[in-house]
Amino acid sequence: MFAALADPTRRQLVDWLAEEGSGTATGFANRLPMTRQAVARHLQELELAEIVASEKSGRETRFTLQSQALVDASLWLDRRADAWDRTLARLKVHLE
Amino acid sequence: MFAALADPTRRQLVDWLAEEGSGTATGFANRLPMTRQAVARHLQELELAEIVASEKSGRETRFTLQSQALVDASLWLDRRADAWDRTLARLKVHLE
DNA sequence: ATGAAGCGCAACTGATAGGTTGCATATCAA
DNA sequence: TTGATATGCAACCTATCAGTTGCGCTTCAT
Repeated sequence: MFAALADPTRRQLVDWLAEEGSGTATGFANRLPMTRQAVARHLQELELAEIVASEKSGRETRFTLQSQALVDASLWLDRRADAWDRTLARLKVHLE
Repeated sequence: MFAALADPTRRQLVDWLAEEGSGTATGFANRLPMTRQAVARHLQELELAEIVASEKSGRETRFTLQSQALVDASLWLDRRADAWDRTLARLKVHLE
């Protein structure tokens, strides 16, 4: 999940999908300095991480975002930040 | 940032720091199936991503969490999820 | 003063990630 | 039917990552 978002290209793809709704490997490859296959592999990895879903329609494969995975990751981060804040408060009390 | 959290060992370190407040490379290495140097490198990478801060005290280097970086990443994810939801709503309207 | 604890730096190794090329397949349009 | 479009699969290359070992430097306690 975090590994999927660790790559700048994949974050760019997420950005485009969030703004534009959907897209194809070939379409994205046209605006990126890399081959279609490279983009296709990135999308495949995003799909494995359930950040993206694909649907075949004729000869093209259309990708869309799955916001739930993003929300899940966000919650993971929030829980850590919260736990840290509580720990910090506890340490502070300990000092007084 | 996401790259720093992509590694399971580094997420474990974040967990421990969130719960326990602080720790050292040697201390964490004792509970992990790897050498101190490996852990030290992980902590160094977390520090580079500003997820963690270090402070030297005598012969030991103590690490603590920086919750701000976690909050920032969480916001990044939330913005994408929101943008996607808005896009989805727009597409829906378009269909009606 | 001396041994142990904690750390940092550097070189080395194996695996994986990101990218490429080449080729084969399926679909659409004229 | 035939050419162009969109895709998928596989082999290959290279750089980086996660981990190791080895070494030397401080700092602390006895």
